[in-house]
Amino acid sequence: MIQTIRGTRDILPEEIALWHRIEAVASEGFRRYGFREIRTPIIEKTELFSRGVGESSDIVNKEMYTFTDRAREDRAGESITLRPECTASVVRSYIQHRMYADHSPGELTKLYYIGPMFRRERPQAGRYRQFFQVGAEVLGDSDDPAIEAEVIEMLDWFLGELKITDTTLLINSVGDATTRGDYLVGLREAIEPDLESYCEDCHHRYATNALRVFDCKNEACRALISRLPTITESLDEASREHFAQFRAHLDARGIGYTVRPEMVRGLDYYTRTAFEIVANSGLGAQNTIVGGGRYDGLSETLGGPPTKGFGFAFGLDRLVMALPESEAASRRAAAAPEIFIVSLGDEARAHAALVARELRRAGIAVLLDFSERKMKKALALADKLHARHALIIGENETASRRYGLKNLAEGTQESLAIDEIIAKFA
RNA sequence: GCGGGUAUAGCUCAGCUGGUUAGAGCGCCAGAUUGUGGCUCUGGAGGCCGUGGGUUCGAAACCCACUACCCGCCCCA
Repeated sequence: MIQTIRGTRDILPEEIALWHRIEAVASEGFRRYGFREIRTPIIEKTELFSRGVGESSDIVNKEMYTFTDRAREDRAGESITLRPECTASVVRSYIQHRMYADHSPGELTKLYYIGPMFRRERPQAGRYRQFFQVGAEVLGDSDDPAIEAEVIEMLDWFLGELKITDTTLLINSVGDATTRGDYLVGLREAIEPDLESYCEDCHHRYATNALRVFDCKNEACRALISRLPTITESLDEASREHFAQFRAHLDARGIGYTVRPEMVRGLDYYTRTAFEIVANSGLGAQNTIVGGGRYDGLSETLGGPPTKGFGFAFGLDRLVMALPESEAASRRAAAAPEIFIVSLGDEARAHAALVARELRRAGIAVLLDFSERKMKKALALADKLHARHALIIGENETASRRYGLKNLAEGTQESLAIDEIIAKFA
């Protein structure tokens, strides 16, 4: 049996209704907040991610699906990669299409996307190799922290609309590139004297990304970590002020948050504001549902003009898991047929097809039964498919052009002509 | 890349320390007389017990290898 590749999966019809629900809420939110959709390719030149996301990140180091495109044998193959995230692609598109060219000062380009991303990592709960993300980016020459608060306000509305309420907003400022660099040097100097006392993982982190030691769960390390300087107290004046304003904007909106000075993000491009929204229950070890932050300078890294950027992405796979069951059940019911047509005999069946066409043209969801089965079995099938009504068409009905419309939940039935049925569903 | 767990019917799972015809619930099919579903009752179909090897008189069970899936670590969009 041929089955799905590791880390990929089929999203079956029973689950699709939930995805549609989330997508509908998202696009409505984006509409209200002035975001327009963009669709970028799922493959890009590898260079886009190695430059944009960063050579030192784990994504680029070991988690990308990279291939060589051998379209022409007389040329060296080009390295292409299945996109591991979409921010770099959106910024690439922003530059490529010169979206900034007609901007007036302070004008913003607000874009959102939805689609599959790929990461070559070992799958676990809520983490797949092909995963789906919805994300948005605000690009322009303004880094006003009010922009950040507004985006989070939108996410807040969004999660509320989906009845996902048991969440926590975590925020931090990682400073600009210079302060972050200086801080990293200082952090390593602070760790070094006690390096022997840290665990093996932390030795690795010390060598690659010292900020990560803050995530260590090892008891012995925790005590040492609590004495290390945090990036918050090392921020330059401008970043400190930016962060204070950001918090003030959240406060003004009544949005609660927790400052996590040790929270760092895995991508190299983040500057200043970083945030996550985590689910407090129900998702196991992979409980981050939204992650985002500011990335001033990414455009320049990709060869574009000086640009400020702020954005986020959330994982649809996890969001679907976090949806409450009540939400799930009502969505599934909405996908059921409105009318299941039960026809008895060849003549009636032929006529039923014409009736079905009329009803469908009138906008009604109709299911035809093509098999010859007894009415008893046909009604049982209608019931199993959660049809709300059965329309019974036999010899008598075919002759009289009046059909038996049965409400399957109530058990009531009435004899109606086709126009009357259509009027009933209008 | 590392660690742990699991693999038996379409699905969810039992199967005690090896013992001969491998079970349950749900689902599926048929019936409880004529053109009226759900509930109930009766009957039925359906399984190289993940794959390969080994131990044994005998293996779904024990051992080894492989594969797949799940959970976690690393890392995290």
